[in-house]
Amino acid sequence: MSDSTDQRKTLYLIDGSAYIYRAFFALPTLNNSKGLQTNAVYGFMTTLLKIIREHKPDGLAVAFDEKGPTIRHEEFKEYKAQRPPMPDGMKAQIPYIHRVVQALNIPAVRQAGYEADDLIGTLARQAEQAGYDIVIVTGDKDMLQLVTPHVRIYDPVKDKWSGEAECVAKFGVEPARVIEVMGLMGDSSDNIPGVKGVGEKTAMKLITQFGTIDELLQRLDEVAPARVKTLLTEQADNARLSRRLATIDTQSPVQFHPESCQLKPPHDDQLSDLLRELEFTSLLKSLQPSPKQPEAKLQATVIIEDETTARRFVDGVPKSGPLGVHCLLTGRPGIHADVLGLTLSIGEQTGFIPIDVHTFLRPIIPVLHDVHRPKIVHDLKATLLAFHRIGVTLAPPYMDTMIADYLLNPNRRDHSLDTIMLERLGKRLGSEKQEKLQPQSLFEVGTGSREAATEAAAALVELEPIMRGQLTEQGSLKLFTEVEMPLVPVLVDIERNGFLLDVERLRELSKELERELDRMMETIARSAGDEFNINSPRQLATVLFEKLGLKPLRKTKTGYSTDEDTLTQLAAQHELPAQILSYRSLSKLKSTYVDALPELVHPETKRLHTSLNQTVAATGRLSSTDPNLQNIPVKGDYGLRIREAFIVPKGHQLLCADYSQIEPRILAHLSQDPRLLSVFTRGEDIHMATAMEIFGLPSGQITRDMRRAAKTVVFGIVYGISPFGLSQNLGVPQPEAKKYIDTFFERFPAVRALMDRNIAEGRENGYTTTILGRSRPIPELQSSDPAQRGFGERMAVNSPIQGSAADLIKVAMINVHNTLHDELPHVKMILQVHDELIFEVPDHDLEEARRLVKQEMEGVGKQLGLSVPLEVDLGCGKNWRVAHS
DNA sequence: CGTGTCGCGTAC
DNA sequence: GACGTACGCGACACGG
Repeated sequence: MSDSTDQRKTLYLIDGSAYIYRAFFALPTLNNSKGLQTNAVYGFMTTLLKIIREHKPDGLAVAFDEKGPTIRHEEFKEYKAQRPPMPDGMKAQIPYIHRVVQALNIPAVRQAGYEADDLIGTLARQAEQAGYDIVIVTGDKDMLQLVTPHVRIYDPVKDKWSGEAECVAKFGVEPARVIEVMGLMGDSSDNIPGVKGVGEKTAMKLITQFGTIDELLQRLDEVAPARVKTLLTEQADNARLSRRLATIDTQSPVQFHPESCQLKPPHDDQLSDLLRELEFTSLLKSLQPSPKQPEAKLQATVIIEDETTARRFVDGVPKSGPLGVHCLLTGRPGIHADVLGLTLSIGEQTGFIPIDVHTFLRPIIPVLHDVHRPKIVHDLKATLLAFHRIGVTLAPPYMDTMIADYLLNPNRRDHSLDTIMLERLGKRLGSEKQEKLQPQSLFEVGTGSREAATEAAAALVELEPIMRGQLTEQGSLKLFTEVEMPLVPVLVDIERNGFLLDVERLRELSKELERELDRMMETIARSAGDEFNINSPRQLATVLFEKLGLKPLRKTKTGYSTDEDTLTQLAAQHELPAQILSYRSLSKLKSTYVDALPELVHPETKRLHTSLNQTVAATGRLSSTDPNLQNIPVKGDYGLRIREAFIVPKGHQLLCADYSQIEPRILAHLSQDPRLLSVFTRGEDIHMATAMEIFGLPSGQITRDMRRAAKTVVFGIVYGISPFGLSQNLGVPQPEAKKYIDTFFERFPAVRALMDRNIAEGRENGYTTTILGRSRPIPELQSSDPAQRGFGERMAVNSPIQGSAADLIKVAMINVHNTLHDELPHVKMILQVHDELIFEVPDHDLEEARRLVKQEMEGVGKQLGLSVPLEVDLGCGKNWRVAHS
């Protein structure tokens, strides 16, 4: 990046008025002993000081709104008319704010008839001309219109940096066109009308297509939806006016003077007087010069900034021992993250490699490739993904402290390094430094991040023996080193491979659903006698139970339930519930899948790159996010059509391999129930067999419904069943459901024994375990609350089964991955969905891939000593609908 | 105006 | 209250 290396000075322009408001409303009331409210002054001042302290700008100016009407009020008397007048408590603080700025020796800019935005815009343009990089400090998204390669936006409250990319993310267009989008969509906070009926989405679409409002208004004939066209015709003037109102004036009468903006020391006397008057004692203290506190760790840090320092670092590295590797990444997830810096720690030594990692890395590579040296990393998958982007590989063996902590505490959601350090080392990174570990962009990498990354890498080396010991004690070290760690590179490959999506197909489907939903909305309005928001359970409940007087069946925490089950039952009384049901299912599919998925297609690879999380599900399963590809619909006409959009490139086939009945098989193995074992050993149909046992009938007399009921019973067993739950699920009376369960346990007594054993062990040990020794604490079992205990018991039944299934498929993934790497390197694993693996296969590899995948997946049963064979069903085709077996 | 919670619904 | 594990949508309430 040329920007980071050239010598442009940095000017910070602060939207003062915005921070006065923000501080006033955000902070609790604060008064000095004279009764003066001081929270806005305090908040404003700490923000300002924080920016100076942490960003060390070369220049700084604060802009304020000046009271009185502006040019925008002349154009449009309603401008900002909805804003309540400034509260007295804030008004009184304004003079003090100005004194703060004065005492800090910072130029304040204000100009009658102009708003702070305009002054900032003008100064930014002038300073840019004068060769500065400008940072506009504001939380106001309108300011994105000022962004250029040398002007970016910083929001200190959210610690968020914005440039062109963020502008495009927010408005869908580059900065120069922000005003066009705003002109159409308006801005409620400033009371800019925009075009009523045109929202964010439509505005973006129109401007992307036409470029400007003027162009759009001239080519109205080309606007597709008639409704939008009418709105634009009727409100053309509004659009033009709103565009003018939204435009920040970069020609306002202020002048940028570099020397006056230069950061100068504060007027100490003025400042201390003011702070005493405001009674800001803590600030007063902190402004006193504090003694330097050298940190031992930092002195040992080598800053690696060229090949020589890199070589020197490597020469000092002991020949063996674990290597702590901590990567500074941008906050974006998965394959989108960028490497901003790298810290290596070994023995007593740490080395920090700043932004241009790859250029200084050459001498370090042998260390990273040393297969005898454990690499200690926090969030290995993210690190490997980021390394891939800069063409670096990190060789095993690995220890991922995040995953280690997950195995040790699977019920927790927080596996941050900070928490791990606090618990194991009794120290932490500190909140400020924690933020620094995930800078949003390379602009943020400064000394703070360097310190944080250094401490993190050093901590990793310290953590390694401790966590290894804890895993050993727990009995999960083998699971960790032989399953979870080798799985990481497999997940990396899956995420990098991605799933090809037929975006066009979904766009068409979206339009179709749109029309269908519109039609249904009308029907529903007729049935209900009024229009209402069908997506709102509350409004729906009002319509159903108050307006139409239907009898509510169940209550939720906040009102009457309108879930699928309820509506299905209500359907007997009125036509509306059934209409709602079909509306809901379509609306769900449209918003969650059809419209959302195309947005997540990677612009370069054109694929969906899900993130497969290894430290979320307490049972040991993986989870999938951004997008969640583990809950893509599989039922219904529209659901199947969504699956049709998951495709493969020309010359390829999608191969789906799923374990048949994996959970009942595990149930058989764990319980050693003779009947169950024999069903699977003989390769019989499990649901047919259980139906025969439950109903006491020969196979010829088992109806579809009986088989279905038996299937539900087996599912229920796996989940820790109750007669109530089963009766709900089957739609049979509770006594009937109880009979099924009782009979099942009579016929499969060892299953009952397994459940009892799981619960008893869970209670005595405090945790349950899986085939591979994955444990999960179930504290609910100790609860005095019977409901909580019941919940605990169901978890104690389910976790070993679900968790063992997770163990099996993880081993399968590793084995399949290895085999494919050796035998069929062109076959890509692209997804795991709990009991199935999905591959993208070149046509000519298909037969061999089918054979190897099946062999490897089924082989896991033998490998782990399962008492029943594993069976894998294969399916293939051009899309997920047909390939899904 | 953004954040967190709720109700709901999708998957296995 | 009531059957396990996830993720994510839209609506809504809340504290900015």
